[in-house]
Order: sequence, then C-alpha cells, then structure tokens
Amino acid sequence: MLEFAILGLLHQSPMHGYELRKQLAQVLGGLRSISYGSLYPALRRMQAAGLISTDEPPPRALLPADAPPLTGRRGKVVYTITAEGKERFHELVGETGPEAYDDGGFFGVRLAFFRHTARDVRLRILEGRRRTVERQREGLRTSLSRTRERLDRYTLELQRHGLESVDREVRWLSELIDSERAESSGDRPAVPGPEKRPDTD
Amino acid sequence: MLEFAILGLLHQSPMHGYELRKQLAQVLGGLRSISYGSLYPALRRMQAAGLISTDEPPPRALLPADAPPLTGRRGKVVYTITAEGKERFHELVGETGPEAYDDGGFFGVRLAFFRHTARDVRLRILEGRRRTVERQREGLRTSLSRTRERLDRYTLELQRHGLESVDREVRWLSELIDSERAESSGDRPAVPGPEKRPDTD
DNA sequence: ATCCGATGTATCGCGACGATACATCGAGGG
DNA sequence: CCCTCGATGTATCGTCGCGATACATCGGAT
Repeated sequence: MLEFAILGLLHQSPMHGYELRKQLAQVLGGLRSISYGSLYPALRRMQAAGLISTDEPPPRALLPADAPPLTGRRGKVVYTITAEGKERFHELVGETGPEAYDDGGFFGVRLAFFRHTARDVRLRILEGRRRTVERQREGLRTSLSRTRERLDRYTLELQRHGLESVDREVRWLSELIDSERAESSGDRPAVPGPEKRPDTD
Repeated sequence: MLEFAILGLLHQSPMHGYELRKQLAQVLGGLRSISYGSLYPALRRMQAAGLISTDEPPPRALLPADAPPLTGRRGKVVYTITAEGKERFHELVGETGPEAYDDGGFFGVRLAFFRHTARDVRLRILEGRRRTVERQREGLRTSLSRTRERLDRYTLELQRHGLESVDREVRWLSELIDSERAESSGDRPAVPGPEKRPDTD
C-alpha cells in the first residue's frame, strides 16, 4: 500500500522524503500519516527493487578540514520514479481484486489515484468496496441484535455508532458509483475495447 | 492496548486463546479483530510479566507408545488473570492521559470497560477524546479549504466524507458526555472524595 | 548574535499482521 | 462404521509499520 502511494506520488513529480511524507498524509485521507520509520525503509526497498532512483547531489563538497562527526550521510535526496516503477504502477492501477478494496486504507489510496484508473476498473473497485462494507454492516447488525441484551451500555453505543458510520459509508459509495455510471453513459457507447488506458507517459 | 483488552476480558472470566480472540473482536467495536500472530505473543509477554497464568491441563496423558510427531505442545490452555494482573488493570483503568484517548482504538477499548471506571475518569476520557477529534476536524477543515481547488475530485470526496465522519463522532461524544453528566448530577453531590473505585474484587 | 521552527535524513526496538501448519472433536452423510 | 467437514484450538515465521530518537541545515524573528 505504501509502495503504491509512493509510486503514485513520484509518478507526478520527483520529491524529497520530507515532501513525500506530507503529500502522503493528504493521500491517506487527511487524518493518518506515515512515519519516517516506515517511509525510509520503504524507499530503500523500492530502490533495491529498481522502482525508484535517487538523484543524489554529492553528499558533502570536500568537507572542510575540521571534519564534523558525520555519523552517516546527511545530504538532501531526491527520489525519482524509474521506467520499471511506472510499469509497476500501471500494473497495480489495473488490479481489481479484493486486495484493492478489502482494506479501507488501500482503498483510500486507490481512490486518490483514480484519475490514472480506467472507468471500468474504477467501477469494479467501488462496487467491490461497497460489497465489503455491506458485509461488515450485516455482520455488525446481526451481532448487535443477537447480543443487545448482554452488552454494556457503552459497548452498545460504540457498536451503534460504528453501525451508523458503516451505513453512511455504504450510502457514500453508492453516490460515487451512481455519478460514475452517469458520466460513463454520456461518454462512450458503454462497451469500449477491453484495453483502455486513460494514462499515457 | 492489547494488554489492556486482554486483562479486561480475563478479569471477567478465564478463557482459551480462541475464545479470547472472539471476545476481542466484540470489544474492538465489531469490525476489526486481532490476529493470532498478535494474540499469542502478547499472552506470552503477559505471562512472563506475571499478569496472567496458564491453567494448563497435562499436555498429553501418557502418550500411547506409538508416539505421534508432536512437534510442539498442543493442549488446550486456559488463561487466568493473576492478582498482579488485576492490580495492573485497575491501574490502567484509572489513567486519564492522552494515551487513553488519542488513539481511537485504545479509546474504544477503554469504552468497553467503562463499567470498571469511575465517573470522573469516564468524563475526563470522553472530553479528552472529544478534544482530540475536534483537533482532527479543524485540521481537516483548514486543509480542505486551503487545497479545495488543486485536489482531485475523488480525493476531495474522500476528505469530505472523512470530515463528516469526524464531525459525527464529535456529536456522538457530546451526547455521551451529556448523558454522563446528567446521570452524575442526580447521583451524588457532584464532589465526592478523590478516591472512588466502583469496582471491587 | 541567537534562538526557534521548518525542513530534512536516518535508525532502533517493539509489536501487529497475514500466512501457514498442525491438532482435536462433534455431527452428518455415505 | 468410517470419513470428511467445519468449528475449535495452539503456535510460529517473515514482513513491515510505528513511535522515539538523533542529528543537520537554514531562514527569519527577536
């Protein structure tokens, strides 16, 4: 998931780790962010896999005689997506399996890069997400009705609030799906070729 | 957090790991659960710390000559809270610092065991949680108004939905606080002694 | 002149997770 | 009567995210 988000952001423009982290917070929905303890290892993994490269300016121009401690390299590093990285990103962007929507976090990131995603893929993901959340809702509903008596007042409140939230999410997704379909019908004859890439490099 | 939840559940009655996990799912708000990969290590940590003990029936009654592989011990294990565990639980139940409400997950677990929590502590936690969520809301609001133009339609939708959810959570918390205060005023002269333990073993 | 907050890179230990394996047992159907 | 199947049950492994922490640079305010 982190990998996907990083690829998506670097796909737009090269960036420092610091900037990357800030953008990531936006992409993650504004609330949760990602820590440096996750970000830097991820960047190193991706670099090792050849998905990104570092445009690294010389780490220190001829350090001036009185060498400071300098435990490790401390120069600004700009990360750039490679050709393989772009390829990987488009591969991930086309995925429609459960991993794309079962986890809400991943789904949010997929949403953030929907402009790189073909319409039919968008619809499949939105519908998959809705099914997942509907299943959660039903589970919560039955569990709530089965245990209503034996439960703490506060636990009950928590579950009630959770149920309402999930319910709202279903309605929200339905609106997104509807507007997606509406745009789709005024757009093309509804059955285009199977290979449609709205995004070209 | 896991530690707190486990102590709370075992405080009610001894349990197998399997049952513990199911109850944990309820306590966690009905949606997310905890994996065995988290649960068993946590149990072992807590056992090492002396907070719980295992009522372990003899792992295998005189294995019958034709010894099966038996890679590790595979017998049912019942976990029981110890006196130190109860002490630790009451200690945690009295905590009112940011760690009690800054993380939503932890807050949910605290809610689940509110019946073991003194009224004034309950109020402090609820109010702390509300402040935290309000801060999130303000952050989201300003970020949304600052970047409204430059944002993807989908990202915008995601943030809008997130903002509404957070807003609803604030209202929900306010209701809880109000009803808590209402009960409190009809109960005792509002300023009882500082040491009030509704829960006794 | 100095201090402070924003920018920036990096590591460590802890712990949560999904995947996986294995074991037992009751119920039901062949 | 056996056999499979789903629920119950214990356990480990590698991967990875996190908070805490440290360190460094730079611009502007005091």
